[in-house]
Amino acid sequence: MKDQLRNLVLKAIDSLTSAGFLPADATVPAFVVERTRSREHGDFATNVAMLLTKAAGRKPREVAETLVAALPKGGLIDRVEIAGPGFINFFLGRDAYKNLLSEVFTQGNDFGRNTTGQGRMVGVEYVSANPTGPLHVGHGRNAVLGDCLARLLGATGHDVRREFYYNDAGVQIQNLAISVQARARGIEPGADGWPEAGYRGDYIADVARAYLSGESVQADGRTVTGAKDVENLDAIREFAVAALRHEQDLDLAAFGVEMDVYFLESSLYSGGKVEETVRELVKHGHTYEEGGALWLRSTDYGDDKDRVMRKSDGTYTYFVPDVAYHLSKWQRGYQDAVTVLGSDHHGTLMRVKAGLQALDQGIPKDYPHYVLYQMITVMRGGEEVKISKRAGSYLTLRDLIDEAGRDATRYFLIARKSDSQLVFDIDLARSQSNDNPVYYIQYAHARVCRVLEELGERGFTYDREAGMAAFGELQSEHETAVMVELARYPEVVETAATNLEPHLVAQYLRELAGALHSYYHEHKWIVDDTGLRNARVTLALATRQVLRNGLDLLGISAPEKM
RNA sequence: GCGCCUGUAGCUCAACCGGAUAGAGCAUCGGCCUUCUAAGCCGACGGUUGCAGGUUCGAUUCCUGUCGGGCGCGCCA
Repeated sequence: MKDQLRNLVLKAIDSLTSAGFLPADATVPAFVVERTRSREHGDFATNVAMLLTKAAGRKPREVAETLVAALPKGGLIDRVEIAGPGFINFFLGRDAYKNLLSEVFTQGNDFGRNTTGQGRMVGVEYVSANPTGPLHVGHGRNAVLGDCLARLLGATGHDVRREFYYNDAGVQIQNLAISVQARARGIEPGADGWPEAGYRGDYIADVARAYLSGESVQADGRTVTGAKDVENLDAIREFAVAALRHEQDLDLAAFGVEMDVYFLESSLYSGGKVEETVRELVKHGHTYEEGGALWLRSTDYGDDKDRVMRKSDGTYTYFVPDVAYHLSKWQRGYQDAVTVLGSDHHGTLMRVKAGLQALDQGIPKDYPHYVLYQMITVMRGGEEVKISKRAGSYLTLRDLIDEAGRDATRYFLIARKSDSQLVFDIDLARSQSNDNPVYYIQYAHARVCRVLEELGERGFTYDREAGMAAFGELQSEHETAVMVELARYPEVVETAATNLEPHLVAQYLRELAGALHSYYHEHKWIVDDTGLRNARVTLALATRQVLRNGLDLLGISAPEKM
């Protein structure tokens, strides 16, 4: 709808230009066509007249009048008004919404999807938790963000690959192995011989036990069996990584999160990708040696200081494999890359981007696109729950899902803009009550289902043809409000995908559900008048479809009964 | 000290990359179930958008300064 109006305005501008009202060399200003806040201002408004005042040398309202006169007549627009400082307000006719409803039904689950992505291949990297412990709340926010972004990008015509990257060979993993080994030897955290920085959680003991009893675990397509040998640190490491990866996969599965690719950091070394990256950086002259170390001249790309790539002991700093990893994304054909990352890592962004630019391979400047999220404060019983991995006091994602349910947990973690800190109130999320906003949306869906059931129980048969034929009878403000919300859905999907802001969908669904609940209370849907009854049920069914589609984008279920 | 994020109703948060009278939920108060699910609806209360300037027809949005919060600033990851 928005685009159609935009084109009409562009045509009007053209005709004003050819009529000499606007100078021929005037550039078309960056005007917007947007939803109005209030019904009094119609459905859409544009600010174009105010932006043309200078070029036209007239007052805004004068420009607006001329422009309106030049607008092509007919179509979806019922009438046009000029208001305020020079806004042009568009009022859509009922036919516009009737067409919309038809689209909802013909497109069904695809309603709201678009093809603007044109099949571009985009890699969405998320979770990427190192296998040193269970996933916690922060990983949950990461997971649901990435998952919803992937769904959104898929819904907008992108060829999405979901990717999980993890470090399976570094210092942290060594620390993990040593911790498991200590447990295998029967050493308790804090006791004599317990490693200084060891992981103290009980899950370490579980892994040690499984290793000693020779259990097998599966992860990332391989099976590892516990070698039972306490002295074999390599075997312990391999087993521990697989065991914890397996646990993470179980958690992610319970959370409704799936991956296409698991990418191991060690493969970057074994596959020569790290060496290749360094070689390319040196070759293109963006490095220098100093003090026995190899430096990247990242200040050439906006960093505030140059960074060491290869330490004087010959090993690489952590961001080098990160650059190599993102290079591999580019080489694997990801035209766009989205990386979901906790904001505590934002310091590395500049480095990785600088490294990618310094490769001189034509990688876009905004590659990858980072979606940062702020930390989560968890509240329980009015008090903050402290999370510390090493100490072992740990609120896991699994705990949350068990307590609050998958849907509520997902909703709470996705309903806020990612770059604002959020307070996760466990008591609220787990409450099976009306305090819990996710139920509000699901209830709207279940409500429509129930009414449909009731319709049959009363001996009526739903007839969409009849409903569409009587569509013009839906004139109340509540009905209009529902239609307007339905019309917004495709716009919300597009905006959310473009801006990488899935919270907009969550926000939207609440508003759509609200419009439906109000409608339900103000008007009986099952009435004796056949046309009106079918028309109202048609509107309700269209809403149910959109609620489903939106909930699906968030990975939240749409129950038929509650 | 420098960099990034952030500051909106008592609380948790929105506000469509400059638009019209800043919106929801929770909390508080008052109404609505002999009528399709009350996990719901309607109403009231609640704001100098941290503060001070600037840019322009117009600022929660952009710029500068300032105050408060979070995070990051290593040849750690």
